[in-house]
Amino acid sequence: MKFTLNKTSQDSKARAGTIVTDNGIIETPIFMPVGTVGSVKGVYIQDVKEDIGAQIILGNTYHLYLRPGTEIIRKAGGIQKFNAWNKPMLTDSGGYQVYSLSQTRKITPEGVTFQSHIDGSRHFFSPEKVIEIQRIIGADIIMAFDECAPYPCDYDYAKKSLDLTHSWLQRCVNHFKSTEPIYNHRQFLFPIVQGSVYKDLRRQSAEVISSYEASGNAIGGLSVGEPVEVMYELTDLVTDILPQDKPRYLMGVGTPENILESISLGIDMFDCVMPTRNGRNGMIFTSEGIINLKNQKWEDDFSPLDENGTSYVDKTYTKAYVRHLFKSNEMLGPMIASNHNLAFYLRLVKEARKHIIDGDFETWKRNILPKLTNRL
RNA sequence: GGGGAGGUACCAAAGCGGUCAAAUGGGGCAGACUGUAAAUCUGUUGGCUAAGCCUUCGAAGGUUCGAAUCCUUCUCUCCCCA
Repeated sequence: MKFTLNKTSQDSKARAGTIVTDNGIIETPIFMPVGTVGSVKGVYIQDVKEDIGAQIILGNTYHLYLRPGTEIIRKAGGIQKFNAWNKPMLTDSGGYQVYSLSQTRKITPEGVTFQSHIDGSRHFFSPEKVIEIQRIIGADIIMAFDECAPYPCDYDYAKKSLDLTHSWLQRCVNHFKSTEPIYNHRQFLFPIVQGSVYKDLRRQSAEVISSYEASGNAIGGLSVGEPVEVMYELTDLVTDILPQDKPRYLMGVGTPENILESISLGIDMFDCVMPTRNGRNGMIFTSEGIINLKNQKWEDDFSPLDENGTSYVDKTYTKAYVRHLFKSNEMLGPMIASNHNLAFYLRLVKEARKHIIDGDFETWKRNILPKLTNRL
């Protein structure tokens, strides 16, 4: 994997770069649509590719391991073939499920025992096993197995959790180095900075992670409920330490505003369920502001979904019509909203990249921000 | 014409003497959602000068300290038989 920095801003840490993988090129900053079980929920892969213009999408180790299971994915020839995406993919390690499924799992130094959310069956994930599964899934970028600490989280827990994440990282790296890709493209392992909301822990973690000289580095454990200022402050602190010449991935972030602010702090890669999940629930991000399509005010608004949108759904459908679809529980409503939101996100980072290259990113950001947060 | 069942809030439907401004669904209105246990979840849904008060359970009378609940008449709907 090759990362080239094309341009760095003068007045912030924003950067424009290019990642080259065996399955394709990724121009950063980039937003990666989340496709947990191998599907970007409610959106045709053709549209993810062409209309939305995604360059890389996510999959999830825990979910794909449970269903359809590694053997099916191996037989399919890897996840990119299985879901017909055929382009770069990234798999999360299941570290986030350690957090979100906290009711049904048990953490030990050796690994995590999970209960499947599907049938309650028990499974064990170790760093080694997670690497093995990700080899079989076959994403271009794979993630280290970490513990995403909850928020709030006391210092002692955060410190122990961080030590655990670091020891798991060493085991992930060892196992990664001792195994080979199964398909005919290379894979790259990204370690993850943790440390909850504690600056010294974050600093320490960023240093440990940097020492691995990985192809790219991630920041996890943020946007789990802490105030956004805290998230920005910690991101800022961590990007000062992480290598300049490697892509930085802020996991699980965020709102359009979060993304632009984090780009200023030196982040190159993002993923978030927000455009798809909120889209499914009737919320769309538009060039004029945020719209809750279920609200009565759109009942007879026959203007395009987004006058300035780039997706074909934006001018094909009216707000009133998509509202009607939501009120009628038609699956087409969530599909259109998801398509729109993803296109909006991808266009946002594309514009950000353009303005970084043009040298006016901060000015552009200041001008566009009020519209991004405006509630219509 | 005879027999039976029933009319409760936007809809459906509980309630059958006080703890009922009235369960529960649905619908409506609004909010939430950040490495997806989510096409999900939460709040709210008679009025007001609002820890209280007022008007509501087909209509009108009545019994009772007290009625959506009991009685009388009227009215409307549905079902069965002719």
